[in-house]
Amino acid sequence: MVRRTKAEALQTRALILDAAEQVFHRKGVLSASLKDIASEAGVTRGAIYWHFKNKHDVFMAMVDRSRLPFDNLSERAEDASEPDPLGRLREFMVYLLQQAVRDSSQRRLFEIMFQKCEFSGDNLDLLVRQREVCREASGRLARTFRNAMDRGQLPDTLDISKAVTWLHSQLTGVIMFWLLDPEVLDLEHAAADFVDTCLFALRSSPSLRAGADA
Amino acid sequence: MVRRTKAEALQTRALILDAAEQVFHRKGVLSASLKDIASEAGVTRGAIYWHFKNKHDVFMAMVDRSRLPFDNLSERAEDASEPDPLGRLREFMVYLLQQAVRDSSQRRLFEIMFQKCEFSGDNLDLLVRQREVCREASGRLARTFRNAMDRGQLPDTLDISKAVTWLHSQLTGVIMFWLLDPEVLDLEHAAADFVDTCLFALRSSPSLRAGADA
DNA sequence: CAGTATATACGTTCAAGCATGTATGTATAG
DNA sequence: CTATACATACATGCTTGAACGTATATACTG
Repeated sequence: MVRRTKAEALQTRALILDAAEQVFHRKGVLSASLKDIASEAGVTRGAIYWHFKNKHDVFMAMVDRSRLPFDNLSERAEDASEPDPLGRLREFMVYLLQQAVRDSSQRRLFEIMFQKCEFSGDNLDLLVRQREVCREASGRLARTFRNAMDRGQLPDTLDISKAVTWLHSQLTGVIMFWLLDPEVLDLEHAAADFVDTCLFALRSSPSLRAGADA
Repeated sequence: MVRRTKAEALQTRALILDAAEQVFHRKGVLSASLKDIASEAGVTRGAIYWHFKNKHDVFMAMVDRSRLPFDNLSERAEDASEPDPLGRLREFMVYLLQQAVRDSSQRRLFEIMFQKCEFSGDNLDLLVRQREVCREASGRLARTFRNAMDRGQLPDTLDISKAVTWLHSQLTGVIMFWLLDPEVLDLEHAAADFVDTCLFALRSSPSLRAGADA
């Protein structure tokens, strides 16, 4: 039982990442030891150290693997030729929230990032990356809003910067709220309503229009 | 330099908690050792073990000390005799957000809870407590909404449960968003606008009315 | 009020357990 | 035959919890 083929080695690597996801979720990223992950994966620490530099490297690989789906937002909603950008945005947001409920791996990822992870020491660069991912998503949101404004789906007096911040806060907020107490919110069914409330405010709220300070 | 008076002992205890706040914020709750906290406080681990059972006990005491200001919400807004419950609620929300910016200790607490803490193992009971605190706050919010509806400040068709979930998500969402990237959001100045947007949606959004499913 | 006893508020020391990283072994795929 | 894909063994450092020491505040006693 040594020296697997390249394909088997890749499988082992994936197995380790699967195990890491489970163990990180169960015990927390810092509390989890490589020994825990190894035995969960049915290998020894040696295997982990062969595929990864250290625990932080495992963690980063696990995060990278399942690209948080914020990226997909870009696909169509921000395309200038899309006739219904707001509709695509709505689709995406509902999908994102429902996916958090349906895809248990996705949900675990969210719980790890929000509840089972200390952003300090080695993990500080993850916080930096989260910030970058967040800014990119904000950029896509801004372009989507611009398209929607051009097509008359949003008021042309909308303060895009405010609107982006506001909508972004919404999404992270529900997810956090739901993760903290899943029983009080049936997110899968409430997703559409929630998103609609967000979009309604974007269209109608005077405080999201430009020029309303002090 | 031993056997201080009772007053001095209490002072030492507070010193340890201050130090813990700093160290937890800097290194993360799990990564911080009692030695770190001790040297930050200018005492030895012996002093900490005298006042507290272990690190988790220190952490809990630190959290308990600065009651997260969610509690204050109850004071006036949910009082049935208050003529302007929505106004009080607005005041409170703006205050909460601005306090997160102005009071550095409060901000550190938020950052510790949101970014520097693994809710696993010993800390799992903290998650449970957070859930309870959250539910209590939701109850207060619901009563406040009820009062506002009775006084005509909110539509009487408002789905209170949805509204509570929604508003609660808002608040946690902005705070998280701001903590992640403080530079892109001047929360202190944006607080009022943000809250107004929330309240506007409460008053006007059709998707927060009762009976809008499937 | 003086003297004594004792609990208090720490500082210091020590043993033990882990987790980590590395070094080394090893069997097989290529 | 050699590099690969692991398993095993080992050395190190750090943290914890508890034991132990100790000097003083405070309570008690006469």
